[in-house]
Amino acid sequence: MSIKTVSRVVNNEVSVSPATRTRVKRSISELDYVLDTRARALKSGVPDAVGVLVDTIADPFFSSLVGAIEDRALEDGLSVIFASTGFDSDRERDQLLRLTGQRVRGIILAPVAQDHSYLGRYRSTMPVVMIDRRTEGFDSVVVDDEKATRGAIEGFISRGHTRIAFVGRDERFSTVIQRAHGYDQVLIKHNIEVDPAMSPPSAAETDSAKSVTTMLLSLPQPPTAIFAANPRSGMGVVEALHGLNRTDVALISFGDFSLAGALKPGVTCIGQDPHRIGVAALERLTQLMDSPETAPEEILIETELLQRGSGELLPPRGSKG
Amino acid sequence: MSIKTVSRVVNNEVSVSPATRTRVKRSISELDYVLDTRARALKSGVPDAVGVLVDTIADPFFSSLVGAIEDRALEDGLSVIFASTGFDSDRERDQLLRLTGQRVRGIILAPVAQDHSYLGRYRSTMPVVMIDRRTEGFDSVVVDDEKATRGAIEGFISRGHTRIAFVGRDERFSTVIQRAHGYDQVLIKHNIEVDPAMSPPSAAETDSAKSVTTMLLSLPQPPTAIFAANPRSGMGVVEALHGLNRTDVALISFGDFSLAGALKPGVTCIGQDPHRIGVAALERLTQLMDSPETAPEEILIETELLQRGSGELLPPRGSKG
DNA sequence: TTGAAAGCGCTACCAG
DNA sequence: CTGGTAGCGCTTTCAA
Repeated sequence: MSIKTVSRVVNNEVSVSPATRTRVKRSISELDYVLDTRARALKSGVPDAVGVLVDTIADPFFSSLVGAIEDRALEDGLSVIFASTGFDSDRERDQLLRLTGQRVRGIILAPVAQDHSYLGRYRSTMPVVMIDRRTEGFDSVVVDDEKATRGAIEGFISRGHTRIAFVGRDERFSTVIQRAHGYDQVLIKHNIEVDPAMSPPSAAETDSAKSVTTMLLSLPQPPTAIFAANPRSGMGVVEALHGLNRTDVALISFGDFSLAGALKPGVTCIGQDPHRIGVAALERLTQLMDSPETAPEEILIETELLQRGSGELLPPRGSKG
Repeated sequence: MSIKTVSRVVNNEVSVSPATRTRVKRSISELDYVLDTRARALKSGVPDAVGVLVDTIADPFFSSLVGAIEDRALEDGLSVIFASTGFDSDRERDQLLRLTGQRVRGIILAPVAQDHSYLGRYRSTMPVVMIDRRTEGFDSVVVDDEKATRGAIEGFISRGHTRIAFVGRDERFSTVIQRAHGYDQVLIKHNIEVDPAMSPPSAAETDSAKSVTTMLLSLPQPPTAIFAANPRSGMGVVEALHGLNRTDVALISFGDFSLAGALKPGVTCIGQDPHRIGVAALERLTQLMDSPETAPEEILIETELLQRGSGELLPPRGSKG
């Protein structure tokens, strides 16, 4: 019984006599033998893991996403090597190099850095699919930030709002920039003044959203509706609104968050399905692993407006508009 | 310039002349050479990854935990191979075998199955540290569920509550069983009847907690205080309480959740710090990797009562008690 | 300071 | 149906 025969049994190859097969299998379980998949990958040249690199796993959006990727990867017998960038370009680069060193089969990345040209040399053997944010020249799985935002703002306007604030205008996130752009577009289209005071620059984080909201409501002409640029901002706006007993102010948040439906009124959110995004990214990655020469593609995942009450509030009577 | 010299440069070994070193480094960057860490691990026998296996990454507790582990692992130059059990014993076993096949250096596991004896053979080379739930014969990093719960229930009683409900009594989770045990203990100690109607068995999930709460409040003698067995239950109780406008009912939830502080009243939670748990687990794992023969240890992480209002509510006047 | 050779555990290729 | 041999990319040991 040679080493090669064992290999054949382990890989379920056909040309092994039933008797030998049984004998090998018995030894395997007696010895608790476990095949070393790294050595297999080293020899065969086909890695058995994919790398996933996101901002931070503490973000519910990304944690759901990673969960979906893992489930899908398991079906293909792939392991998931997880890493995070912490929003830091240098760290992103380090992590990318580490993943390269692990010879992962491909990488799913939420990009932070602007320039990913240094990935070029590896892309033929190790494809990269961007998620959440697109990058020129790479495949990406994203949602239409601008369009979804336009829809939300149009909704406000159709209900009579004209003082509409945008909270969380954070220039560091390309997604947020696009959402802000959508917001601007719609106001202009409806001949509503784009008042900078209504969309002050600020970090798209819970705390700053909270203070920005408080500030907005103390303005001489406060907003009657607020659009939150991302879930963290949304939660901050909620905290402020509830703290000030101003739940009469309309609110739509980009990105769902837990308990959004439990609040009164329920918080209307633009939902992006992390599960679909994750699965689409991994499937695209699999395609690229099979045919690396495919031209980069942008895969759009539909968003859904989760109407729960806060987004459907009308402006108070007598408010200008 | 031999392959060995390159190896020396890559590993920052001393015995290389500066000139050679420079020359090698230049070639490395010109060729975009990246060391294959799998091959290195194969040869050296020292794996460069740890495995993390939790229920589901979608749970904020675990996602924070995994994030903390990853940060800490990065400091040691370790990669994190992530996997989830989905609460399923068979899947747990499969995943564990997969991680073994990857020859990870050690595993951090939130155990689901009762019997982990099949890990025995590997433990000498691949230590295992349990998190969240303890397992006989294994190292574990946990919180004192019973004690923390006792403290919360004592708090209710000291404020005059006698009708105290326990929502989310789910026999599948050993942690929840211990919390329920702590609850029982305190009631008995204070000669309060342990009414089964006040702690009905149910899944420790948001939806069932919501319906159980609704049911409890419709009882002839409804509870004046509720203890939620875990964050998901806590959110369910919140949804019910807010839906029924019964925010006068006191509530303490085991495990913090987002927006808990934004609600009115803020939800008092027993906070368990996922960051500390994760770091402690990885550090213990590192110890075990160095000295595998150490006797199993139980590491207790302190909890913190986050008083935000809901846990400090008094029973209504005239309520019996 | 540098290099040659062996071998980690596996599979591809070719023989028997 | 079964087995030997070579070699994946690296490090270790010993020698120059």
